[in-house]
Amino acid sequence: MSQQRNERPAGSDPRPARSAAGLPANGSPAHGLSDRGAPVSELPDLPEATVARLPEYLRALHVLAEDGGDVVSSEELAHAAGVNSAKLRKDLSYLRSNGTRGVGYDVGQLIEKIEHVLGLNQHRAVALVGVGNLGQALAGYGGFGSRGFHIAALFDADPVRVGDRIAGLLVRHIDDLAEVVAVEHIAIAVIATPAHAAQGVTDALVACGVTSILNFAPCVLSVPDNVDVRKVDLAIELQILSFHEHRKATLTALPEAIS
Amino acid sequence: MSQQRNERPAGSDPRPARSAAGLPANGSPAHGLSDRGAPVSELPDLPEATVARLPEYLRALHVLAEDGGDVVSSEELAHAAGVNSAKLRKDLSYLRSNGTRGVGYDVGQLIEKIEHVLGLNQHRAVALVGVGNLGQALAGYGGFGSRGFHIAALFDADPVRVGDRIAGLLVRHIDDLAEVVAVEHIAIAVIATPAHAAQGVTDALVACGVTSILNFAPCVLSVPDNVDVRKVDLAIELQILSFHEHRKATLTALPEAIS
DNA sequence: CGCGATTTGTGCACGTGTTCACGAGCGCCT
DNA sequence: AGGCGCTCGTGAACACGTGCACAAATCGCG
Repeated sequence: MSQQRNERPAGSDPRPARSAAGLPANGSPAHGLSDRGAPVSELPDLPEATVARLPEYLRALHVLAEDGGDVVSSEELAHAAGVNSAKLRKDLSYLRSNGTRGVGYDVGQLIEKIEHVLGLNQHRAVALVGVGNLGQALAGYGGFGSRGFHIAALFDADPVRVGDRIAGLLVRHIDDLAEVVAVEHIAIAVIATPAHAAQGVTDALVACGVTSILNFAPCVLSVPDNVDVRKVDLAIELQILSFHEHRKATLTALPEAIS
Repeated sequence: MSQQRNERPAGSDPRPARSAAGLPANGSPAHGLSDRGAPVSELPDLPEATVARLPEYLRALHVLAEDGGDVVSSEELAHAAGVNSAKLRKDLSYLRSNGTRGVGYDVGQLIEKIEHVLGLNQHRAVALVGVGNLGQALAGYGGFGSRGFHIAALFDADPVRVGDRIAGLLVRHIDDLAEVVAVEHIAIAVIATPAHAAQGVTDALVACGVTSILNFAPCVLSVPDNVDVRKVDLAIELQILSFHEHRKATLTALPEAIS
């Protein structure tokens, strides 16, 4: 854990932890039923790249389920999720695959399994800090409930905003953080504050016991090792696109002298 | 290009294109001045992982520049950007490094170089499609101008919204897309529509000549090979955090029987 | 009941990305 | 001027992720 975890196309993702949690880290086969699947109730391991794709599979599966399909082939599902079918099969094999050869995967069963792995059985309570431009939009975004989350509380440091109601939720002062986090059993928080306030908010969240943070502020957050941070930065995404745009432009400008 | 490009911790990123643009793909040394740096005016190649980190370096550099520093060591900058210092040095080496051994990097010079590589010299015009909850927040977000972009036009399909002014910008009907894109020289678009409308909007954008898309709608977009798509999905980010949360919970619940 | 069509599961080779560790160059101080 | 300490640049080893290609397994049909 620790540090920003996004690293869009990372290859390994630092992750010095993992052994810090009690796993002996002896060269276990990692994937595929090592001896028996029984003793270990949960998955022994799961590549980070796979974890990042599971939500996409889940979304695609929900769409398929609504259209009435009850089984999918890896090819279909892979196409719907925008990935290679071999990759999809390998990803699903990490979850003790339940596909049927010659047939495909049972949609309902697969949905349930992925939701279980992602820990989405319980609707998780999320705190949203910073009710500015972006924060209000996130608070008003309805797509959370259907995907395993609900925003349980809104916070802001600006006294003018405290007391407002946004999407039916009361905006509370940041000083009430500890109390509300404890009462609502909040473990995940979203930071939508200006950059200069983000580290302070982070420290407060961590002190309250929050262990997962989604950061929209354009800055690096430093957190203890047991806290996960993911970052979403609009401008960075655009700049990456800009690079490719720039490259495409310079390439097409060249005389395409091949052979 | 082609397909969704995010793949948070991807290892390679499909990328069947690249040869589709005219590069012979002969095993060029890729990094580091092959013979002379002169003949090739632009960078010959650049790992995707590096490209994704350059914007973060750029942001950190701007902060350092404001604090008055005129040189940075790789260690300092790496810390500010939240990465390993060796990784940072290697990344910068791809840009024909301009660091001075024993001293560090010239902040101003490095900023200029990265901005050049990312194609941020020209302020790029961006179209924003979908002026709902999220779209309005994005339109109102002020952090664009300072980072190389400006929103040049807003579009929506809802006649009720067309004609509104948001952050000083007129909301136009999606049917005017082609005209405006041509006039404003727009190459990058942001999609903030509901999922069911996203593919249609994408097709329209591609038809107008847009070649880079940032997609906030929770769905996979299919586009031709020469178009880049990056995806940002709130719920997916939260679900990834949920997984780690889930795993942390089950791990600490186990008796930490080591040795 | 057996065969063929079909689709999963996965071993293996390859490409990409990360990290360490150390040589090369630069500035400063004596 | 010469040496010394500091920092960049990078080769090489390693870890991770991907995709092909094929064996194993299952269903349906004659």
